[in-house]
Amino acid sequence: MKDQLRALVDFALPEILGELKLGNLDKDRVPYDVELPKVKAHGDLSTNIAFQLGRTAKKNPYEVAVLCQKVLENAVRGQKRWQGWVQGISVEKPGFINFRLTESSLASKLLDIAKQDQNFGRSDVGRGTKVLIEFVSANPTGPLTIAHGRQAAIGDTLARIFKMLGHEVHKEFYLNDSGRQIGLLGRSLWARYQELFGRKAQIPEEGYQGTYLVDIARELKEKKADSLLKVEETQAIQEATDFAVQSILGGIQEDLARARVIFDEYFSERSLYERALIERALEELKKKDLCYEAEGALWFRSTRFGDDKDRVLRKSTGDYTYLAPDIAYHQWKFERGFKKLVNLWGPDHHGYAPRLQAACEALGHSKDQLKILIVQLTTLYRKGEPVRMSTRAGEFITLRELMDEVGVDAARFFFLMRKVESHLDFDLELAKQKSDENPVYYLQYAHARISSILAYAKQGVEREVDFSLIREGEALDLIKKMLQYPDVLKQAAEHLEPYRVADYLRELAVLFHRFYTFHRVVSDQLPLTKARLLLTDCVRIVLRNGLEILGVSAPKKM
RNA sequence: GCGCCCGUAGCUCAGUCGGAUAGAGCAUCUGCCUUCUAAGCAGAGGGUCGGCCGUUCGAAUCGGCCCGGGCGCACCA
Repeated sequence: MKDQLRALVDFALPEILGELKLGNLDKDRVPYDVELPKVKAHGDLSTNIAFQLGRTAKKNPYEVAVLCQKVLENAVRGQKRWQGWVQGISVEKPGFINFRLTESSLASKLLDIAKQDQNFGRSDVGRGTKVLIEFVSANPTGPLTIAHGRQAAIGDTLARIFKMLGHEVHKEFYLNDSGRQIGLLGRSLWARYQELFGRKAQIPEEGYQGTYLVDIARELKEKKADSLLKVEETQAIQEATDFAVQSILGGIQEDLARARVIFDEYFSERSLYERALIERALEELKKKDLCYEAEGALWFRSTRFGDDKDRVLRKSTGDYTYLAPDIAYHQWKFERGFKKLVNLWGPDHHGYAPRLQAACEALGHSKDQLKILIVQLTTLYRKGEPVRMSTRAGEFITLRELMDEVGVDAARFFFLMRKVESHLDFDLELAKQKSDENPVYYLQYAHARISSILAYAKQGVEREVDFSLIREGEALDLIKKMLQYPDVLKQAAEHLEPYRVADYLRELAVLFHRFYTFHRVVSDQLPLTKARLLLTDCVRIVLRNGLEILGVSAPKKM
């Protein structure tokens, strides 16, 4: 719709510039917007071009608008392709030019939606761009929390959006399978394991107290009996560590699968060491003279790229900091051909972003090739009271428990319905409620209602219908809304904001419910029934496609 | 102290690169089921867009200063 108007304005632009005596102005460089008026009375489409031209021509925007109106009207009259499309052009107060489209041209757009079906919304704006989305990346030291759950829902939905726009998308989970935390995990499990044999064992200071390790210890005992007690302790700890990681990762993958999140790759941190990628990355930095030794440590000159202070890469103990493998990892991402990297992180890492971005720049990539999205935390509420949680004491509600309680659909939808960087209040009672207060059910109900109508009609949906029978305001509003769907996906991708899709679907559902209460779809007037069935089916298509993007089911019955 | 985010209706939040009368949902109140799902619809009330100054045809949006809230400032991960 917008593109069509843009074409019309561009067509008329040379003449308008001539009239304004701006003929020397490059017509491709006039900045103007085409938008949908907020107030319905202002028509179907609108442009602000008169303001832009008024500024350069030093003329009153209203006068410019009137002039544009005349030229545009002539263009519409004289050109066949516009005649059936534009019904009228008007000018409003400060200088807006508004367009009203013909009903039949709107209604006939239903054909496009019906034909494209599950491809409606698809485009190729991202063709040829490889995108890597890294998210969740939880340490395999415990079950996934609701914070991970939100990241999972957001990252996965972003991936689905990018795919619809033609990007080649890779979903990756960075697996921290080496380092201090993993060591602590192994020793904690070792302690739990020994307890099962009546030995007195101490969970290390800062170790993992959570009772889930008791369960894993039981599994370990079942598999290995008492064999770990008979070997050297270092070997026993190594075995316990591997077992713990494998077991916990298995649980993580199960939870993610249930949340409908399937990763393309679990990228092992250990493999960075095995492939000597860290040394290579550091060599490259050294070659560019971006490293120096001081106080026994190796430093990265991140301040050259806008960071507050230089950062240590290798400690005086000889161990790498977390930054070194991370730099190697991101370099490796680029080397695999990805042009666009998106990372989802928790708010506790937000201070870490500048130094990683500095590193990417240092390695010759542009700063905006790496987008770091900080996913804000979620607070659970039960009966208006926040649910207290403490990770350290091992008391938290896991993603699994959340899904058990409210279901996957509600969990995903709630995680997605706010802006990524906004704190999320998650009301457990509301998410469980099967009522009008629950936004998930509202959407799903619209889909179920449509399915029910289509079943009741006992006749297939035909595409050859009399479009002139679709003329009610409620129907035309619905069509206009549906036609926005491809744009919504593009904007959600551009701004990395999946909530826009959720919001849009709610608006679409509102319009459908309204149409439904005012107009019968199935009646004894056959041509009208056919036209409305097509309309209804198109709403079903858009709702289903949108819910698919969110990873929420589209039930036929409720 | 420095840096980042936030402040919009009673509550939770939208508000597209600066646009027209600032919008939803929940909550409150009033109506609507003999016909395709009332898990629905229609309507009402509710606002100093934290404050002040500036930029311009036009500011919730951009800039500056202040007030209030959150977070980050490791040879931790």
